[in-house]
Amino acid sequence: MKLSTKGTNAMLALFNMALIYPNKLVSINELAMLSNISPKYLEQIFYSLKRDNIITSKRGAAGGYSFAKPLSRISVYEILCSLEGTMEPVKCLNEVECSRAQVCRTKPIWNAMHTKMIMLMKSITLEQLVKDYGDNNETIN
Amino acid sequence: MKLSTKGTNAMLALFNMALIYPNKLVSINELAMLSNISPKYLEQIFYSLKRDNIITSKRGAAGGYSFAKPLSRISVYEILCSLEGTMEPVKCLNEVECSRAQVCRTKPIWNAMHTKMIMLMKSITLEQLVKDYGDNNETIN
DNA sequence: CTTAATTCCTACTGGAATACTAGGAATTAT
DNA sequence: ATAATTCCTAGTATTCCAGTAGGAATTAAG
Repeated sequence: MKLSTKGTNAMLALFNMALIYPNKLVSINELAMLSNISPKYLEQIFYSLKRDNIITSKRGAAGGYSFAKPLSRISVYEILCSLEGTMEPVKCLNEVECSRAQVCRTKPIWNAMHTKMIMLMKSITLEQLVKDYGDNNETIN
Repeated sequence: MKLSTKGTNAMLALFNMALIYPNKLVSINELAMLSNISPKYLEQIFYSLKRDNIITSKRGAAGGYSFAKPLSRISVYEILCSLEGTMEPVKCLNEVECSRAQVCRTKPIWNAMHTKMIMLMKSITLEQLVKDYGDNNETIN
């Protein structure tokens, strides 16, 4: 029941990005240094985030990344899903029909857990995080 | 962010046990057959559950397992913790001091998630599960 | 007192997932 | 042209987890 380090590092990097470069382009190298993450690793993380339309990019020299939409519309849920695939506590939840479906009585538990977790994670946006925890300009590493 | 199969199988087996043998001793072999789990695997699961005082046992011929306390006092949280160690979404939550502690601003997010998940899982007991989903005598497999 | 049934405990193995690295193609500002 | 950057795929190494194995200890029953 642990998050992947990709997920948590994505949060770390995006928080710093929201804090310091909310409206500027920032390169992988710069943000990686700032967040104490290997540039190559962060690159891979940003590859997913871009695919899922959380960030956009400009290629070439003086290129970089920026947010694809307002911080108020980027939730923790969206970020984590991009890196983890889905946030379901058991695989069977999104299967149309699992082999035990007819008799499974534990599924409702996992379903309830999933629903509450999603609600919570959707309710936390990058904007809110910056407001709550970004009051000085120290970055996370 | 997935539960281990040990955790979900523990739930499965304990649910069946609560349903059919609430006050009797039941052997690993019988319960394993019923729940469609390998006996040796279930044995290992029950080893943890016993260590954490969720079930007790009687050794020797005609021995077996039974609950260590009333079903109303056995929560999903307790069961899962026994198998998964802890339910924290990131390792650092229970560390006295993680290397990033001074500057980490994402920790509050994981903390909030953790708290809500615990609340939910603590609120679901085996007693409640049997009441809600155990109305006929079919076992789970 | 022997046997069979059972829990108890530790260790092992194979496979899957994850963390992280590598390398080079494509793009673009200067 | 060159340097800086994103883009994309593939690879490796490690860690974790599922599941197995084997035998010691205990106990009921004949």
